[in-house]
Amino acid sequence: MTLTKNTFIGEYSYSLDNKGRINIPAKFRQSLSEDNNNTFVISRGMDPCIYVYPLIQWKEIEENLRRLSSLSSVNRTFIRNTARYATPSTYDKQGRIGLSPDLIKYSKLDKEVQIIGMVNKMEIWNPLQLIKTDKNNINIDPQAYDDLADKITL
Amino acid sequence: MTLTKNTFIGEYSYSLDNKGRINIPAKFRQSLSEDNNNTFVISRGMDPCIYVYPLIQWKEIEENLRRLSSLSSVNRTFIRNTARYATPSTYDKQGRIGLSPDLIKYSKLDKEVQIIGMVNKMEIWNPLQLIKTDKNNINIDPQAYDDLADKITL
DNA sequence: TAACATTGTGGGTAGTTGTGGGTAATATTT
DNA sequence: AAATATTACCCACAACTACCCACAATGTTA
Repeated sequence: MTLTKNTFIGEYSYSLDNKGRINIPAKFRQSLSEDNNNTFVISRGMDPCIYVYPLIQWKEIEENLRRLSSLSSVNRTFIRNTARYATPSTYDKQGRIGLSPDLIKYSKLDKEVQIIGMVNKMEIWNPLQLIKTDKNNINIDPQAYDDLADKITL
Repeated sequence: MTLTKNTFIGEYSYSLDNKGRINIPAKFRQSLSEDNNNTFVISRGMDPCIYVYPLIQWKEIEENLRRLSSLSSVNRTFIRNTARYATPSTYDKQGRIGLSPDLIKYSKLDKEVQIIGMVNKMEIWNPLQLIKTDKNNINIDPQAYDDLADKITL
């Protein structure tokens, strides 16, 4: 059963091969709408992980960046930091995408890899980094969490 | 896979040869639409780097400059500084463009060179200058940066 | 339960890409 | 006009990447 298009939930374990390739879960591939041309845009995450956007999702981000005037130095910095680590990547006939050495280094990926559905995108993690990040987040500000609870119904 | 035409993202390392030539990333060349005639307009950046616009994109900038009244001295200065350093440059069969000694000096380029996709244009940097600029930008107004981040969902 | 399809993983091969340098055409200076 | 510098065009090659085939494990269907 396919849910809403271009939407990803769930967690999967895969392995990074020695050519730097990683499989995209079949369910996630099936969720992609046709106009994505089997293509994702991969980039550095805010956490030590890799973000994987469906192409059309990324295009929206791009449109917003395009509207920012380069006369402002804040804008230039924002565009640079957002665009510079992003690369389009089409998956091969086996359903894999290639990760650049830079991204692998940034997210400290080893052979074992975890892919997490994040609704509008997915995240690729080294499981050990994920545990570490989870631990840090236990000490999150409870007030901030409550504020969120007001905005969303679970 | 080709993304939106005349759009550039990602970061690449290249080397400036002793003839002052530099390679344009293959992905960026493929992104160029036909009506650009394999031509870019290169100019001084706002930061200590070189801007490289697709010809089509530059023509839009020219149109905008044309609309600015020369009655205002701010406008005159802006138009002068934008126009005076710009040169069209077609890439050769190997995909390289030549940089003028003036531009190389302005951006303090050495052999090692970094090219960054900035959505509607690209930037050519000396990696050391880029690091320096990044460091300065840490002191950027965080409020302004957050305001931006609010407008764009990453 | 047997036949078949799908999925995740490994690896070989051919074409592409980045880089260096030679040679000819053009421009600039003397 | 000759000498020199500058630019454009071409060839060569190593490194890398995209594409293809293979296969084992798992899931699905008859």
